[in-house]
Amino acid sequence: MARVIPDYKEEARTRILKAAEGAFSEKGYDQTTMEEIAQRLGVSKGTLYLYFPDKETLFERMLQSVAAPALALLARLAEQKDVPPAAALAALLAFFENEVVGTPREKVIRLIISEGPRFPRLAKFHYEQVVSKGLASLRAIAAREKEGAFNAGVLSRFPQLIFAPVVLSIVWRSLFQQFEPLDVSALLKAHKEILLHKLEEHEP
Amino acid sequence: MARVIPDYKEEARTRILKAAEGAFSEKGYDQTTMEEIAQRLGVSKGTLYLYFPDKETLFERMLQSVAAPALALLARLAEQKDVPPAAALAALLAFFENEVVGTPREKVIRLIISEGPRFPRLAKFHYEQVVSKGLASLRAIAAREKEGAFNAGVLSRFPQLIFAPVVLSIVWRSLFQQFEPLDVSALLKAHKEILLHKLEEHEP
Amino acid sequence: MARVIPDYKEEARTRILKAAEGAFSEKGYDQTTMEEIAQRLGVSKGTLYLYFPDKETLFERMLQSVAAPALALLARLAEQKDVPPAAALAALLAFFENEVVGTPREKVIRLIISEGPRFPRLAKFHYEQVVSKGLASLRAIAAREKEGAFNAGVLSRFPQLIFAPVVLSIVWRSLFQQFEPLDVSALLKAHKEILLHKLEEHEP
Amino acid sequence: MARVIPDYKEEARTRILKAAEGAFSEKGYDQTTMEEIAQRLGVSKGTLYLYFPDKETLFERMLQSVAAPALALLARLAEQKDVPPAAALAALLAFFENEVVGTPREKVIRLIISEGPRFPRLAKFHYEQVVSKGLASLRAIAAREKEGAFNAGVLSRFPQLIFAPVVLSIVWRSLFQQFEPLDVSALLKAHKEILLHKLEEHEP
DNA sequence: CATGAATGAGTCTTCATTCAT
DNA sequence: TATGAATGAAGACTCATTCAT
Repeated sequence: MARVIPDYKEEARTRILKAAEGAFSEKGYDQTTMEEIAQRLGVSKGTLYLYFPDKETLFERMLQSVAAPALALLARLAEQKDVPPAAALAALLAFFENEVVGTPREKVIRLIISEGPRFPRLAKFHYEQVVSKGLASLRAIAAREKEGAFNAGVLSRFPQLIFAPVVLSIVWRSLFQQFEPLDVSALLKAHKEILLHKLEEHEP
Repeated sequence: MARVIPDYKEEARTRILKAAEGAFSEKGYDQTTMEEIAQRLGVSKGTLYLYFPDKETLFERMLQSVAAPALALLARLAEQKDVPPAAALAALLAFFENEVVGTPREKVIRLIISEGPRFPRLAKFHYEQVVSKGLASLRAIAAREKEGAFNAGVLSRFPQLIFAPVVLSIVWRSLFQQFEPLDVSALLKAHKEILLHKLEEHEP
Repeated sequence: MARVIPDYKEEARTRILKAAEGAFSEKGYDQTTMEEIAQRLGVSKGTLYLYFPDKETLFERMLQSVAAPALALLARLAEQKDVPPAAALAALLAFFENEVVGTPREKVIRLIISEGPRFPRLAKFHYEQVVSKGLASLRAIAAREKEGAFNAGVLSRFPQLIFAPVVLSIVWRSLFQQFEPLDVSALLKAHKEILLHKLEEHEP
Repeated sequence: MARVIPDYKEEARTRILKAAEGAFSEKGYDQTTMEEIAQRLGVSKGTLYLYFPDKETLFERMLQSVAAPALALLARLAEQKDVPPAAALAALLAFFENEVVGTPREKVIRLIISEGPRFPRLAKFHYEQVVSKGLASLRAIAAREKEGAFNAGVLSRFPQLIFAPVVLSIVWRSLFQQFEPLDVSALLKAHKEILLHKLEEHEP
């Protein structure tokens, strides 16, 4: 209904963010030039400054824009109170496996890991908007576990242990994938087995 | 006996590597200037080029030099075939807790994680010299477990799961320590409990 | 009768010139952007180019437009042949004191002084249209003095000496007003006393 | 005796300041590029930054360096308490006529007049180091006049009136010299005559 | 061996100007 | 007539690297 025209500018912003995502993901913040981002779009450097005041802001806005979908997932996870914890856990890891590994999102998370320390606002934003909320969700899931099917007490104190293999996968793939490919799917399955005490039941 | 004089040069190289470690650890590769490294040593920029052909090489050599002690540890771990797996695991994590967290080593590992993808030789070196050997050691430890005290099968296929929380700790601390401090010691204790099936036995 | 429609355009031109005057006066030629002038008017940059071919022309036209009132004054001065020279002198300096100091006109004159050398056409225009006419008027005034009430011979050769304190006041105020305010009124009174040989008669 | 070596760097600084003086004098601050200054010296742009942190600092340092000789003159003037006021006045104007008009110094003073308002530190420096001291000297000179040979009371209150024609000369020459050359020497002579009440005694 | 002065390619950023709508 | 998105040339500044001393 409202604001039919603004979509135009908004679309341009989005295209720039997309191009920036590609460029920054491939080369990191310092090695990416505004020139390169502009070239990917077929526009001039000056155009970028029509939409973002400087390189740093473009970088941060891009990372924030990519985080939005993750926030949505976390919100959904937190709401579904009826889902059994083991299933919630499986859903979370499945999301990572299917929607992150091997997709642009993986590189963006890498980027946050790599450049975060140099961009305080960036780390703060992702802590507040993504990580702390995710942690809360995981704690809620762990706390719902009553049957001892897994280590509820330990995990609700350290929900980080649930996604530690996720972080490891991203780091591993970015560094060593070419030397020793990591079967993330199998790794996460093994991780679940450990968390759920399913001992020694491997695939054939 | 041989090469008595070169020790002099070697000492200078070592001092440069130390200064480089400090500088790169604090600011990352791009944000560190040769000037800063030289200043830390009280020498001129030109001097650095007497010992290393360029910035990139200095960076890689520095990271390799720091890896040496880790290699020694891994070698020792691999040799002590009589140590019970659980104890070996404990020793490994204790080493990380005491000798890495909060020390310069932690920053260096961060550096490898951050800059690795941009320096193929660097990632290759660390994979071949450190990671693959470490993995082999972990596999050996896991394989020695016969009593089912922990998930030997799973862990010997994915020894990465053993140090996933280690990687997570480093990444967490570099990004979110100021927002939510991580008690690495407790985290690793919890991790061990899960790996060893010690259910629900927390400290008071 | 003729050109009824163009008045519309003319009005727009005038508004642009006014905005340009404000902007250029505050920041000087180089530091003023077309964007700023447009913003003061609430129009787009492009609109400015509908009325003036480029920044330089806009600048010169603005300064010429501001000179018009001064021309009128000079014309009046030259005409009033019956006014005693001392009174004409007083009128001139009073005009400066009341209509220039502390008004936008002061800044415009500053602007001509500052930027003149870089805009040959500008200096030429003001010399021909304002300065040379003013000089002629002053010469005429000085020449009318027969009674030796002041230095007619000297001043008709160098009428510049009459307004030298005026120039000084403008320059002083633009540079040093904040460090040592200049009482322009008293300064000009002193100037007149010297020109008129009124020795040592100060205000109480 | 001391510091034989530092002269080298100091000389380089001085050469840069000289080149900067030439460039800035000709084109003003904004229109002068670091590239141009470097080219005048036959060095690269980077070299300039070895000696001055940025363009603005180079500009201000240059203007301060040029002001030094003026300071020396003012100091001398202030000391010579035995010189008759009229002679001191003559000396001052002669200095301006011979050492400023038609020399690079004239352009530098122009520069201060033009760019001063945009460089607060600059105006402050010249007020404190040059203008206020000059004013004090002029006041002292005027105050010494006991014989009424000139308007001591008026001039000690407004010593600015003494050098108003000096300022006018600089401004005039920079703007209108090509249209109507100003005979500064004669102008200043006329100025002295007015100040000294020497009526109607022109050169033959 | 060591210095440090010099370089110049590279990067971000600005802004007058154009032009399709 | 007016817009405002887009341009691209230009400029300040940085820094890895070189080399004469």
